[in-house]
Amino acid sequence: MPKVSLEQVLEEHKLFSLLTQEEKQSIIENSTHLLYKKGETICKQGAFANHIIVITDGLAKTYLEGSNDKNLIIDILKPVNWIGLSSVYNETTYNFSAATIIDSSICLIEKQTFIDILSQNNEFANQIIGKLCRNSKHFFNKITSLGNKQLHGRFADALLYLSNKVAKNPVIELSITRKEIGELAGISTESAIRLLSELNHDGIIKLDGKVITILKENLLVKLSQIG
Amino acid sequence: MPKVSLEQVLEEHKLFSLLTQEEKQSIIENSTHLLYKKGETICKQGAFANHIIVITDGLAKTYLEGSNDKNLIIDILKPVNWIGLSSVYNETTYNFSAATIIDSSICLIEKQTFIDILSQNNEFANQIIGKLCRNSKHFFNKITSLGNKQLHGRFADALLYLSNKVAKNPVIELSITRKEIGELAGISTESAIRLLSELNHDGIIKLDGKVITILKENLLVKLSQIG
DNA sequence: AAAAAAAAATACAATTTTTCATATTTAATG
DNA sequence: CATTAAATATGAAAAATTGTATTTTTTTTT
Repeated sequence: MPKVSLEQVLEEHKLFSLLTQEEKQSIIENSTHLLYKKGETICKQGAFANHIIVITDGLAKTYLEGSNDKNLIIDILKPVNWIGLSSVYNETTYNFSAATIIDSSICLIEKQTFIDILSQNNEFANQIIGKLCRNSKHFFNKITSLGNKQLHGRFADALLYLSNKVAKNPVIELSITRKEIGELAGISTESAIRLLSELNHDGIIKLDGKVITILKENLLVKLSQIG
Repeated sequence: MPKVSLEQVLEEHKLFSLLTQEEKQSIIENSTHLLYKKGETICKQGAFANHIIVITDGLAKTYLEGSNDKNLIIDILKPVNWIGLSSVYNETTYNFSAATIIDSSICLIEKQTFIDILSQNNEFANQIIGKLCRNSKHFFNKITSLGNKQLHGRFADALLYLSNKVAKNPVIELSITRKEIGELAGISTESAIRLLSELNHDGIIKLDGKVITILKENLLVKLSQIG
């Protein structure tokens, strides 16, 4: 049983503030709200996309699976957030995978219910457009990072993302592995490990197990800019 | 003077088919329709985003500028298409640049006019959501290509994109340079040139100046999959 | 709590890709 | 139409990054 009820999430979170009571009721009737254990797959790239996903508790990642079993993490998502909104409207299959990083509560909403709401609630539709646009900005950052930066710049981007967008704190305490940091930066696990201890040694970050503290953000920003 | 009038474009193209006559009129009154010469900048990454852009004639590219003056091409756009839709809603500055590849006609619509239409025309808003979702799919492909493929896979992806999504023909006749192909694939110009003659030599493509013909698409797909 | 598995750490070898240098061809400009 | 600039082409050297191997540490499972 999820810690918080779906009813409560729908009432309290700004993600749903533009919905009418009927629309919220419709979501409750046409969705499941489940506990996922750490590491479980929420949705699988290539599988039929029948649901719109919301994370209501825990921590999750969306990622792209390469044919060479190298994954690339797109987003680390805290509650309450849509997971991979972009992939479900106008698409029959998920074009990404998602999995939990820690034990999490996940709400799966019937796709058609979501589409019906979009087609009748223009304010909500505009909110979703805004969300998709902000997503796009993140994609642009990602593409810039992967496409015209090398090791150090990419790695700095990943740390800055974790600190500024996910943890929202210089102390990154998310229980993510070095492997996942590598997959987020688009570099090998070994390189991620190497760079972590390098920056730790230089006093730019502080390492304490899985907890990473950013000490000199300005230098990371510099690294990101140099590329 | 653009070859085709904006009035005609608005009447005839499916991009605008969901707009009312008043909304079309509003666009006509709140936009400019201009001829751009080959190579001109349409919008500049970082500049204030006051317009929604439509290409009505010619050929254009959107690209991300790296700090090391390496560019990365996101899209090659034929008429009639939105240019960088994702960047203007909820954003104050363009997060990409766009430029013409050949002489082109460009329509610049006042941002507020566009937003007003979105807030009053739900069907149109839903069409835009669909467009943004399809854009996202393209971004995912791009990120996969850059993030977990190497030289050959990336290059194959670029050729397949040009053939299937832009030219919509095995014969790629777009007057784009080797440098631009490199920027589209995220590889150096020299590598792009080398791979072109390599594939030409192997009979997978045929080169004739700037015209590239794909002879064995299945092998390119294979290269793309291998990574 | 012990055993097994996964994650982290580090050095070195191997690979991939770019950059540099230079020549030739094609396109743009006055 | 001559001149300049840009684009194409190719080889060799240099740089960047990954992969392999091995050890230690941490986490998970029994």
